[in-house]
Amino acid sequence: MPNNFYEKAKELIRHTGYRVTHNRLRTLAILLAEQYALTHREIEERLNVKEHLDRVTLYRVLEWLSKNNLVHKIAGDDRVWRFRVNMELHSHQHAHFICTRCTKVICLNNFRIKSNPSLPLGYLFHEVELTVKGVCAECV
Amino acid sequence: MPNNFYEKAKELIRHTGYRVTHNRLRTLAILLAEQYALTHREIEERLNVKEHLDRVTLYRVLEWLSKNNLVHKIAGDDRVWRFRVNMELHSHQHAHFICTRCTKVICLNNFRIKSNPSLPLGYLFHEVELTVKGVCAECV
DNA sequence: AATAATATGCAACTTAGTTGCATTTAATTA
DNA sequence: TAATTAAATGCAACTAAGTTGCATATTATT
Repeated sequence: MPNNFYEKAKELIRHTGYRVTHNRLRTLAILLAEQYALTHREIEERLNVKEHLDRVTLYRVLEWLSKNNLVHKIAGDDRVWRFRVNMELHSHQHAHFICTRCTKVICLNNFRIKSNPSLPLGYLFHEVELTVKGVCAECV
Repeated sequence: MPNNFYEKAKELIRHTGYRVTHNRLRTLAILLAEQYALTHREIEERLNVKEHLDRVTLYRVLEWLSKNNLVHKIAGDDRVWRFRVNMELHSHQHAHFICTRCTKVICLNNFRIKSNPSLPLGYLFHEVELTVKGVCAECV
């Protein structure tokens, strides 16, 4: 497994100051290698079967990566979380594209979202999330 | 149960040309009475316990209402569908607000979303969904 | 090498939503 | 108004994502 992404993952996780575990490394390496957001299931499929990783542990690893701002979670219409690595350029105020055929999710980084929308009286703004639905190039 | 909302529901469902059933009427009446989007669970709680409605039937009723454009579905971060009645003024190109404390969803009708965003080559645009996250007035 | 806190694996559980099928009901026709 | 029939309903069983508790293993520190 050790490859460029694994080394990059090591750097990123070490930088958090918390424990550098093999499961965190290989999970993050898989996400670093992908251009789009992956589900728990898709990550499991990409894991080396020889080194077993428990379902529950993977959930906890993803939760940990998310809490430590190394990845972000995207809620899809299929009630499944998708995970995408956070790039430097990749602010939290960005848009997602969901393909309604294959349910794949990609991030639209070139998208501008004006924040601080006008909400009803007494409401507190936190963040805005924009999802574009359509059909991706492979599914057209 | 028969009330203003029930009569309004009757009018709307009759207008579709399909079968006018008691379960469709009372489900739609509940949604017509609410200012925000309800989950399957919340609708169940509002149903008259004396006239039992099966869980599965409610799922199918909601699906039917949605397909016939009487309500629309909103995907939340808690993997739960929420349903909101479609008003005339209430186009599909509108924004939703999700309270991160109580997970309540309201529709922001005064929100303008410019459609037809620029997507990667070969991608087909369908619709855009904007979700604002924050804390509602009751939870502040 | 001993330690202490944290991560992991396993089993069992929860919750939203779905499927198949027999029965009932709304709307149509005789 | 009764007979018909296609669609709606209820029930049981199922699926799939994600969670909890607890014993065991591992990381990083002393």
